[in-house]
Amino acid sequence: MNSDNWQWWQYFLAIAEQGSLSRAADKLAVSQPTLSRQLQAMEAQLGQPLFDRSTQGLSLTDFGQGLLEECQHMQSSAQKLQRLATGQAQTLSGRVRLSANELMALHYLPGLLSRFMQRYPQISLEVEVSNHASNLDKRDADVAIRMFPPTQLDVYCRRLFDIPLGFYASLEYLAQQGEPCDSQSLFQHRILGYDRDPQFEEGARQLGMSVKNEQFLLRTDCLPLQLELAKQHAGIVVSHQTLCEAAGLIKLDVGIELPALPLYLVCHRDVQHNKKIRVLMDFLAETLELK
Amino acid sequence: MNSDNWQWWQYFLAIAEQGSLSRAADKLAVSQPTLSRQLQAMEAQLGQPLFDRSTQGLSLTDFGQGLLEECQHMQSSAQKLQRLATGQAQTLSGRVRLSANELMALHYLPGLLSRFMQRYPQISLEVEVSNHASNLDKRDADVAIRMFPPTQLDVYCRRLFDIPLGFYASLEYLAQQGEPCDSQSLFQHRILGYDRDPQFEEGARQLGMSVKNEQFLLRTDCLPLQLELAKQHAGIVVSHQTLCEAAGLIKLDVGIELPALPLYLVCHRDVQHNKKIRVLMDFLAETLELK
DNA sequence: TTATCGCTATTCATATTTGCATACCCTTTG
DNA sequence: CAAAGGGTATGCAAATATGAATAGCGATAA
Repeated sequence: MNSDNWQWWQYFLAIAEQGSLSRAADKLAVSQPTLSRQLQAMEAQLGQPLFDRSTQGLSLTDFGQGLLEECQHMQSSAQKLQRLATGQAQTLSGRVRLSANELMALHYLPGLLSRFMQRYPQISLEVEVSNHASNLDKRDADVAIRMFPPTQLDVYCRRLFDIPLGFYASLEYLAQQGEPCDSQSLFQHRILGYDRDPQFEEGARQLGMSVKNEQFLLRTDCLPLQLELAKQHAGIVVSHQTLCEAAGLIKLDVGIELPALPLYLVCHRDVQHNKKIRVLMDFLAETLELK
Repeated sequence: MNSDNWQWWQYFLAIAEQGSLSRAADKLAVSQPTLSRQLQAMEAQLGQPLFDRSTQGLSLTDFGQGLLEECQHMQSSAQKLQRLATGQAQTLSGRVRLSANELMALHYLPGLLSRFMQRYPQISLEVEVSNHASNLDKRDADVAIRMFPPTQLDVYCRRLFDIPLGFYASLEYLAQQGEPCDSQSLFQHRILGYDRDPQFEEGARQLGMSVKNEQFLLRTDCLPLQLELAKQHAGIVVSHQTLCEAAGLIKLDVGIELPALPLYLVCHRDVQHNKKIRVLMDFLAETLELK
């Protein structure tokens, strides 16, 4: 009875989640033929197929479906084990994954991380630049810089300062288009909007205004690009005060009080005592304050 | 980050439980060098040792200790998965493990199992003969014949008939030693007792008598041997009525009312709908009744 | 003290597993 | 309708992991 091969369950779950051998193979860092054959062996051992094959991928049979849930429990144990294992690491060498959004990554981090690497030359940093919150459970990232409070219970969270926001435009833009003085005139202007990201709509809704992404003529979810566009006189941007002023943009007083963005540093509770992670968080907290 | 190798955790747990690479290797059906190297790789990946090595085996470091519990959770998921997987098997081929004590195995099963195999030639039977209850969780056995009610909640249990017990001795023994007529005179005789198994003491206690294994001069936990000894005139045995009578032993009336042994057929709830297991239990239930 | 026993680590030939290349199939798209 | 793009399965050479044998170590026992 050799079916107690834990690796098989890992394979099974990856295939079930990805819906295809190729994608699962990618994720598991093995080749597709290997996965194909391991799955065959597994099914042979169990005596019945786990998946229905098609040319578009694999879908769970009822039999496989019945195993999925428990296998996910098994996975969460595996993930927890990984976190526990890394959580106890007390060396200042090895890898740490940091997740941040594009604006943070491009405008705040470069100088900081450069200094960090000089101070801790044995630590190898991986920075994931992404607009969506990375999954700390799955260790997609060890540390994340977030602009919103944590929703999970099992994260260790440090709240840093607030980032003041404002409406900004370039001198040249204002010379050409005139300066809006209230919210009425503001919406006559070219405001740089978001593409698919609902955060702008959501923020406006909290201020009691109804705004749709579609209202705006120039839209992108890439915040550094928004900022760059504003510098190139493309329109009015809502962005970090310090960044905009450093870029020579002019603050517009349109009578709308924008809330400040709260800045959080988070990691999973299981890894909060990991020395590397602790050191990175401390460093970021310290040096971000000074910015 | 390739430490999400579920097999490693399986290895880790086996080593931790066995306390030695050699024993763990046995259990996992791999070789000891393989395990040694896999563990080295795992520890290298984690950056610190999981075990302290000595010439007597391995013992968990604090680090490893911190991982043990979650790893056991992972194991119980793996075991549950195995049960779920086998539980849905609807074929009448493959292996089924049956557990029974020695007396059942030697005096009841041979004929039955022989007929069972003729009726279901594709099913391969493994019989574990053991006096202690095998672990249905770990799939040490699929079906167990028990003389005591189940204590776990997650077992499927069928109660069969009761097996009447009695005091028996051979004609020749009685001719030599005389026949006891009450509990007083009974204890003057050579009664075949148990070695380490407390079931006799326990049974006597429930009848309101105080009995110690040490009182008896000829002791063994092997029930078929007790029976055989009685046949060879070695003493008085407490055993199944039908078996003793079939062996030509004489029932002694000593005024003690022995309780009958309840007979149970059990399997894990997760596998109760497995066709092979169902068929075996049905067959055993039917044919044991007729004995 | 010496011999023995059980354990881990290492060497090396081998066998298994792997990945590349590819065949083949189906669906989608131009 | 043809071609492209996704998918899985398979043949085969090469890399990888494996196990038998063995060295080496410390504890226990005689």
